[in-house]
Amino acid sequence: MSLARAGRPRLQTQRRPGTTARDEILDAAAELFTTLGYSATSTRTIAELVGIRQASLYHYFDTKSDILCALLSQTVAPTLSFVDSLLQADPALTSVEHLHALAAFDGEQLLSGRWNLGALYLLPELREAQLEPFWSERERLRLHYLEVGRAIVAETGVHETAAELPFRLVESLVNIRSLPAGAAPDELPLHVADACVRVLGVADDPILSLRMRTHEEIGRYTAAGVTSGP
Amino acid sequence: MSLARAGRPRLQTQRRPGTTARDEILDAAAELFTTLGYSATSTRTIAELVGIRQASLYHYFDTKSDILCALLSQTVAPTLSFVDSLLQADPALTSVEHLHALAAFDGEQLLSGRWNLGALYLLPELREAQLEPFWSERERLRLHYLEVGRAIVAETGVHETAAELPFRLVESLVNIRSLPAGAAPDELPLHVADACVRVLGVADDPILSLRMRTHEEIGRYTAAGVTSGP
DNA sequence: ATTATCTATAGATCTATAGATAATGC
DNA sequence: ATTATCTATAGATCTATAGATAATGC
Repeated sequence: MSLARAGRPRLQTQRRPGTTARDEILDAAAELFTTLGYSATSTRTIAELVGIRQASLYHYFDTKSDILCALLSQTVAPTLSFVDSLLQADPALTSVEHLHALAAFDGEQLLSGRWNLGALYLLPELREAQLEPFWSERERLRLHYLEVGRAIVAETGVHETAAELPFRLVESLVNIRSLPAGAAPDELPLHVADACVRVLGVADDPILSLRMRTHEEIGRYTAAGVTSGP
Repeated sequence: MSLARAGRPRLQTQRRPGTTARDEILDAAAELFTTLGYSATSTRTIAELVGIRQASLYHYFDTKSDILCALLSQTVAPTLSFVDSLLQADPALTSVEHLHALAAFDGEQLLSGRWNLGALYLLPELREAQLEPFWSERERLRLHYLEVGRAIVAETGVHETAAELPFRLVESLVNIRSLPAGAAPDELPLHVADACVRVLGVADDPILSLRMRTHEEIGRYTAAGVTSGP
């Protein structure tokens, strides 16, 4: 049993987290794609951050675009499966409870990774051909937010346009560079979840009990063996 | 008096709006930068959209980045000068009136151009060296939203974190590709302005009178001879 | 033998410059 | 003479492929 692996040794020692070279590459690419954008990131720069030669990337990925796809596939799926678990809750959740729990989980998800992969969906060059499957997953999530939002404004009497806003609020977590003053980082998703229901006209009084319900649902979900982290 | 201008004729006839070649170039670049991103847009593609040769761009701009700067300078300035006019209003505005009018104007501004230049601020490659002046203008605007937001949550008792959200909500107009169902396009900024105050805990009842005050302030501003359009 | 890396490079861009050309304006 | 365009191209990338090399594993 030896620590070294088969293959010619690298010129530089490992500098990126990850148990496999593939994970090291994904970590470096995630940093660069989210901070510089996709087109502005060259394969050479990714390799440099990993500490290998540019051509060595191609042992793990056929194209630069394949690296992006691998990153995108980690983003929306956990939240979509959390939605499923919310729909199966017994006793059934009210629309407001549902939205609150969803927003808190989704926000948590966006902030939990080392890099903010949600930001990739804001890159315009990403609206291209072969990335279609990822966009349609994301679109499913957006439409779900919208549907729940509509149910809520139908009760509160707030104008229908507002139903679009919760998804936007959660998505806007993505733009956070430095965390706002006066907020514990782990509380932020909850505050955004509060804001999501408030913007749809729900009064502030019941929010404490909402939070308890949210906590309960997320606990039930993670206890079911599905990990919420990256 | 002739319609033709000095200089060798183009191979193709004009196909972009604009009274000068410079404006044609800016219009094409705005379309491409906002839909593909900056790095993913080549000077060749810009020239093709205008109907001139790639090298001809350099008669009007020294570098590709100068084209971007010219576009950015059109974005934040009008809203900042509207803020000034709001601060001079007599009788003085309440914080809630101020935020509502600001959000409505800013949203209107973002949606009024042929291309959504606000989206340029979401491009990560834009956080670079020489673009600093544009970011700091934008940062001034963000901090102003924040300050007004703080004044409002101090009254309503909503958690301080929420003070960050109005700027985000308005900014999120930027991501709109297809307008939401059930909203007249010209009403959208008003709905977002409503949402901005609601998310800070302001009850819905006084919103009608808020809208009147907003209308009044925007009218006063444009009557003062400053144009709000691009 | 298999694997993971390396070196070297082809071919396709991409930005920017140099200098020619074809109009108008005086 | 001045201007706005054109053609041609230099030099710097950038992605991806080919094939050599230096480890481990059997």
